[in-house]
Amino acid sequence: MAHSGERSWGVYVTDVVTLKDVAAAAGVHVSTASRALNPETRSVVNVNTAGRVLEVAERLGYRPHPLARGLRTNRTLTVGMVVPDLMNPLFPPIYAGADAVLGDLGYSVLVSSDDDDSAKARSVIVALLERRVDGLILASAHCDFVIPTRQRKVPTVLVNRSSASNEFPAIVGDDHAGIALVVRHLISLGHTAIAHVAGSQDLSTGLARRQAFVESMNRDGLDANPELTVEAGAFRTEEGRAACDHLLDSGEDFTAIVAANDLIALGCYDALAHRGISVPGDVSVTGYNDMTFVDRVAPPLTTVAVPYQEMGGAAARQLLDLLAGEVGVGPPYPPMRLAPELVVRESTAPPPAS
Amino acid sequence: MAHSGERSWGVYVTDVVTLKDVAAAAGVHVSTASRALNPETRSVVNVNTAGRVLEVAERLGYRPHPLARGLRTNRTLTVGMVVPDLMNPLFPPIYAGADAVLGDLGYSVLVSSDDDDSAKARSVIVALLERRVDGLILASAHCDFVIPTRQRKVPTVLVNRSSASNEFPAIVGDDHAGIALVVRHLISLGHTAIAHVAGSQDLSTGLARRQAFVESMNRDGLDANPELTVEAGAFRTEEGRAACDHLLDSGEDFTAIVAANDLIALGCYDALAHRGISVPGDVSVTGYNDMTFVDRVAPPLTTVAVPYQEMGGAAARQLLDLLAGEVGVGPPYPPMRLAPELVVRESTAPPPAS
DNA sequence: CTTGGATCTACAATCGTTCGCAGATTACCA
DNA sequence: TGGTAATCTGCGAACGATTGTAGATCCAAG
Repeated sequence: MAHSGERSWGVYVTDVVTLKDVAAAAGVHVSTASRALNPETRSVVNVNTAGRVLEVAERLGYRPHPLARGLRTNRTLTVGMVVPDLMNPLFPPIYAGADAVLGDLGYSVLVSSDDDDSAKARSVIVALLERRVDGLILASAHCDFVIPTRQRKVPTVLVNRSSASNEFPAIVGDDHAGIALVVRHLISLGHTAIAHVAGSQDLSTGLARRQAFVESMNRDGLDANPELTVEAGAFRTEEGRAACDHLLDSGEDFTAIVAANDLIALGCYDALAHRGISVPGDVSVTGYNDMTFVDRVAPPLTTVAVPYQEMGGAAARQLLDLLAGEVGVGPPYPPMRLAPELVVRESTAPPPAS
Repeated sequence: MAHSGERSWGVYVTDVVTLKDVAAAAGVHVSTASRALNPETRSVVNVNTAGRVLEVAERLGYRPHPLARGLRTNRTLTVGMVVPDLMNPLFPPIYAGADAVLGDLGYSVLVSSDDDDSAKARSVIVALLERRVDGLILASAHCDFVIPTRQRKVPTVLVNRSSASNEFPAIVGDDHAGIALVVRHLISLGHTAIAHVAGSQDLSTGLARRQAFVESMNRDGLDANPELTVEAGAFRTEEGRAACDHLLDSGEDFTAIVAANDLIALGCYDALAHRGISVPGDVSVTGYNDMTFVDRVAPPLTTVAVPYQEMGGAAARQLLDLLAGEVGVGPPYPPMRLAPELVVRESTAPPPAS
């Protein structure tokens, strides 16, 4: 059934070449062909026959049927990835990083967005599990409730977030280090009254960055005035603007704002501009993430670049370890923190002389 | 093997519930259970037994094994999607649009980037085909050579690009309409000397927008001066800047630039700013695509919003038609063009009085 | 010449479905 | 009551691979 193929790409590409065809063409039983093709078991078959099978398989352009193989071995060579929203420019790099390292080993990555909705998170995870993914990479915040239940034996790693219990390996950006970078940068410019517009405290990053902020301030001898920290409901521009408005309404004095991410920083831009306060003339503003184009807003934003692609790659490697059955270490897994980088642009300057 | 499961999520989730388990619990043969579960064949089984099987399946939390099913039916409920670069903010919306409509029908979408490299394009397509995807959605330009060869019977649709031969259904933005919108906008502002910084002419969008530009100019009674059209090597900021420099060096007079996309427009910003030419005071600039944040650059960019998400959705629906075996129409397929929208911001203004 | 152990290969079961076919049951009508 | 059609269900063979086990072959030693 699988001969007389069209000649293309330098090999005989036929309709569908099955193992049976290879075995027949090589004059051996299909089980022998199977063993010859599998590097693990190749040693058990005569070196000549193995060579013959290999050569025939190559010539016929044999490719194992992933479904048949998976059905038997109970592995799909597929991993699932859940992100809050693929349209958020944060996540494509994470995906790309993971896909690069997994793709090399023959794995495919199935991405799903949960739209920041835990019901949807539940359903996409279930869908992935039903597809029998070999592992899971979760970049979404809304997986806490859903994981422990169905999560029996499917290797899972977290990326860009961690779980309180350290139940799963997690790859995160080092928010402490990143916030410390901007705080120190501002201090070195001469700022002392520094405000923080925090992100949602329900998210591990929002929480971590806030803690990092007060610790950095304290460590450097400046008391973090609690009045100077406000919380934006979400990591978005509008919420950042609202929070910054709150801050301004409070009447507290400050000369710099550390925003929990770039979008919130842009929201601060809006709030400040609306009151005629100049950036960085009157107050300096910093962001976090170094999103695309924040180098082109007015003024270009001083921010912290996070190695998202590397994070994705590291998460993938971590998952591969789990898949390989590296039972060496079990939970708890201390999160792996990747170092961010300060990117100084024009939204920060020395405080006004006053 | 599949009883005594942990109670969770309101149903008995057991290790793995197989059809055999359901059949046994319902007291019928597995083939009967299969037929009862399949809406297509349900009519052939007694309504009582069918109900019983359904109920038992629900109670046990039975989910068909996709690999087993696929092996038998030769369908994976998976479609492959190839994009040039997922990190380009253009493509996530396309993916999201497609995933939304395909996901509802139980399909999963496997994305791959080809990094604008046709060798890589070839390999990712082969990889997808080896995974036995049921269909292909190609948003990448580098698939022309590779498609006809291996492309035997796998339904394929193009999105955001078309092929000269119209061999495949294609969903594209209506570049003619979009360019006409900006040209007309500029003309209505009083511009007559309008330049075009085209994108790569190897890409269908680059070509189409250039043609659209000259046609729009002609239609509106302005001759498109060939000297006022330059080509950027790629759809990127640096190339846009270089091309704009060329234009400025040529000594030709113009008061407005229609850029082939937003990145090229930003490159024009750079080139103009470097020579002290103000936007929009001296020359107006328009982009294309309405990428994230171009509303926040200085000055906010007048551009054309393309409904990428809808394009992804339309491509998916088109693919579903193909999969359903709608043999009604064969090739050639005239491309389906989705209407874009003009977004007027602050990079366009009447020409200087001079 | 027999026996024991290597070394290699073939047989067949299995993974969880789907589906053609045949057999069983019931119903209906002459 | 017997025959035929209609309706339902069970049997078993696929789909394409992996893998435990048994048998074949060969060589060397007793």
